[in-house]
Amino acid sequence: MRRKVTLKQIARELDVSISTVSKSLRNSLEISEDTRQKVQAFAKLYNYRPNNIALSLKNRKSKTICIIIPEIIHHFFATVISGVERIANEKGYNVIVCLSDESFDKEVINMEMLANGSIDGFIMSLSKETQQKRDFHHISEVINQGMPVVMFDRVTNDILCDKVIIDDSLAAFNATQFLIEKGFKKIAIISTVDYVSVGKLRTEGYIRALKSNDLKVDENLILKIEDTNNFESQIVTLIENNDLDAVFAVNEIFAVTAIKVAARLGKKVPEDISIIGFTDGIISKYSSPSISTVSQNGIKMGEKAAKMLIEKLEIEEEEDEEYQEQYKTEVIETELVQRESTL
Amino acid sequence: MRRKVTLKQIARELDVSISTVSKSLRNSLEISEDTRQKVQAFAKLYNYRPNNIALSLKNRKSKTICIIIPEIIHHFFATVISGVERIANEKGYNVIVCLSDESFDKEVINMEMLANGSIDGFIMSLSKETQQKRDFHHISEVINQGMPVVMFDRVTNDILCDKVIIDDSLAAFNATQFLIEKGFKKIAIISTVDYVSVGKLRTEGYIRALKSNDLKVDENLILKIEDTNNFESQIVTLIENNDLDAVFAVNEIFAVTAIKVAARLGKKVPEDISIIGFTDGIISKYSSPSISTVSQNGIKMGEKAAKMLIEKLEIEEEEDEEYQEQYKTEVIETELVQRESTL
DNA sequence: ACACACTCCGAAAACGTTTTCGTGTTGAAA
DNA sequence: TTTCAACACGAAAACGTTTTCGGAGTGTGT
Repeated sequence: MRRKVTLKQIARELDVSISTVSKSLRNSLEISEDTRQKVQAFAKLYNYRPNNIALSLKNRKSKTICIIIPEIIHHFFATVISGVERIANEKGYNVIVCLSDESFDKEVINMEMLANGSIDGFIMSLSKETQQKRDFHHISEVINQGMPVVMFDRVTNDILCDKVIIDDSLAAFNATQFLIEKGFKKIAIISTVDYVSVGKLRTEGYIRALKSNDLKVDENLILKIEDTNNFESQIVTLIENNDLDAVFAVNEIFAVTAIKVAARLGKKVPEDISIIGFTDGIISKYSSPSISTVSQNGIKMGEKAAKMLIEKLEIEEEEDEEYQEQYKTEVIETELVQRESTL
Repeated sequence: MRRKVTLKQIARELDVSISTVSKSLRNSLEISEDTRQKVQAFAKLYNYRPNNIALSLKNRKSKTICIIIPEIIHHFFATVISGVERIANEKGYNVIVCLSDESFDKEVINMEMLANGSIDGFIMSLSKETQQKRDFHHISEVINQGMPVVMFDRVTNDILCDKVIIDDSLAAFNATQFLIEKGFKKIAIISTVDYVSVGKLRTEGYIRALKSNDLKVDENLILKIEDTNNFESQIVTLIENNDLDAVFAVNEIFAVTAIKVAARLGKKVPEDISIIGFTDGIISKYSSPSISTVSQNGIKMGEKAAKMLIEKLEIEEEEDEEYQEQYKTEVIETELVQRESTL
C-alpha cells in the first residue's frame, strides 16, 4: 500500500528541486536532456500522476460540472445524463450528478455545497417544488458569482441563462392535431398540475390544437394530476365517464396507465380508443400495444447543454468578461413516433 | 459579478490576519468575542463560503465518491445510483457518476482520471468487456494505493474488496423451482453469454433447479444471447421450435421480448406459456401482461455499497492502518414478485 | 518589583502543483 | 583577462484553507 507519490518525494529521492521535477515532467526546455530523462523514468516507475485537487486549486477550476435533476429513475433524465457525460468526457470534464428528488431544499443544498470551487458550472432541470415556489434565488446567486448555468427541459423565464428545451406547446399541438386528423373528436388529455412548466405548456398546445380545429374544449376531458404516485383512479373516472376517442398523455406513465385502465374497462387500444404519450422511453417501446409518442431526444438535449456550458467555460478563460453576457435558448426538435396505440 | 470572497480578502478588509478570520469563523476561543462577531458579520454579509478545493487539498480527502456503471439507461443501475446518492448525501459526500458504456477502456480511463485525489473511493459494477478480458489491473492498482473500492452486482473473485451482490444462482434456482412447482416441464432460459458473471450464475441456478427435480437439461432450451441489440430472431426460433411451458429470462428486456414474440406466434401469456423475468423495473411493472420477476432491490444495493465504502473511509482516519484489511461480501435478499405473466 | 498566567492575535507551515524570476556555472568572444 | 550569452537549475510565490506555535500585552499574586 504505497501512497501516491508526489513531486516533492521525487525531488527528494533524486536530489533535485521540486521545480526541476515539475519542469522535467512537462518537458520544459529549461531542463537538460539528462535530468529530464532521469526524472521521467523515475516518475514512470512510481506511476506518478499529478494531484488533481492541487491542480484545481492552482488553476481555480476543477474541470468538473454538475448536473442536477429531479429524478434519475425517469428514463428521460437518464438519457440526458448520458448525453452530458459523453460530451463532458470528450472535453476532459467530469460529471457530478445530484438528485433533487423534486425537493426545493435538496436543490438549494446541492448547489450551495458545490458552488464553492468544487465545480465549474451547472446543468439543471428544476424540481417540482422549486417551480411551485417560484423561488430561484439559489440559482441567480450562483450566476452572480460568475458560474455559468444551463437549464434544460424544466426551465423558468425568471432566470437569465442558457437553456435547452423542446417546444412543448408545439409538440403537444402536433400530437393533438395528429389525433384530430384521424377523425377523433373526443380527445382527452392527462396532464400535470400547471406549476410544472412542461405540463402547462403541453396542455396549452392541446387546447390550441382543439381550438384551431373548431373543436369544443371540454374541461371534463382535461385531467391534471398532482400526486404522481396515486392517480390511477382519476384515470378510471376519466375514461369511464366519457366516451373517449383518444387520449393524449403528457408522459409515459400516464399513457401506459391509460392503456391498462382502458383494457380493464373493456376498451381495446387502438380499436376503441387511441393513445399518444410523451417521451420515447422504454415503456412506450415495450408496452403492449407499443405506444405512439412524442419523442424528445434526451441524449441530444444533454449533449447540447453540455456543449453550451463548456463553451461558456472556455470562453471565460480567454476573453476577459464582456461580450459573454448573451444567453441562448436552444430548441431541440421533437418527433412523433407512431406505434401500435394509435390507428 | 463579484467573485467569491476569500479569507484573505476578509482579513485585508478588516485589518486582521488570515488566521484570525479563520478562527473567528470556526468560533475558536482564542479570539475575543468582539472580533469574532465582527468577522462573522462581515462574512455573512459577503456570503463567505470556504473553498472546497482548498479544503480537499489540506485534508487530503475530497468527500466525494465515484460510482462507475456500465449503463445509466438500465433502470436497475439508475436505482443503485439513487441509493448511493441518498446515503452519500446523508453523510456529506458528493457522488460522481461515470459511465463505462460496457467498455474496458472507458472504465480504465475513468478510474485513472479520478484516482488522483479527486475522489476518496469507488463503487463499481464491471463492464462486459472487462469481464470478458478478465483484466482488472486498474482496479487492483487503485486498491494498492489505499483507495477503497466496493463492487456490486457484476463482481469478480479476482479482486479482493468489499462487495454487494445478490445470490444470482439461488434466485434463479428459486424462480425455476417456482415454475417447476406449477407443473411445467419444458422450461427454457434466455440468458447472456457466460462471461457476464450474473448471466452465468443465473444459468447455473436454472440448471441446478432442473436437476434437483430430475428434469432433463436440454441444451436447446438454453439460449445465450451475445448481442443485446439484435436478438429477437433467436427468441423467435426458441419459441417456435420448442413447445415450451415456460420461459425464465435473465433480464427485463429478454422477458418482455419473449412475451411479444409469443403473442406474435399466437401463444397467450400466461395461458399457453408462463414467463418470469429478472429485475423488478419499469418494464415488468407496466408491461401487458405485467411480468412476474425476481426483484433485486437496487436502492438497497446502492445504499449498502455506499455505507460500506464510507465506513471504510471514516475508519481509515482513526485507526492507523491495521485491522481494516478484511473484506466483506454483503448479499442482498431477492424476492419473487408474482404478476400476470405466470399462472 | 518580579514571576506568572491569561487573553488575544499573527506568522508560518502544510496540502501539491505551476511558473516567474533570479543565480551560478560554463564556454566563447573580445 | 574580462564580458556576456547560454544553459541548467533552484527559490519562492500563488491558489485558499487550517492549525500549531510563539509572542505581545495585560492583569494577578507574592
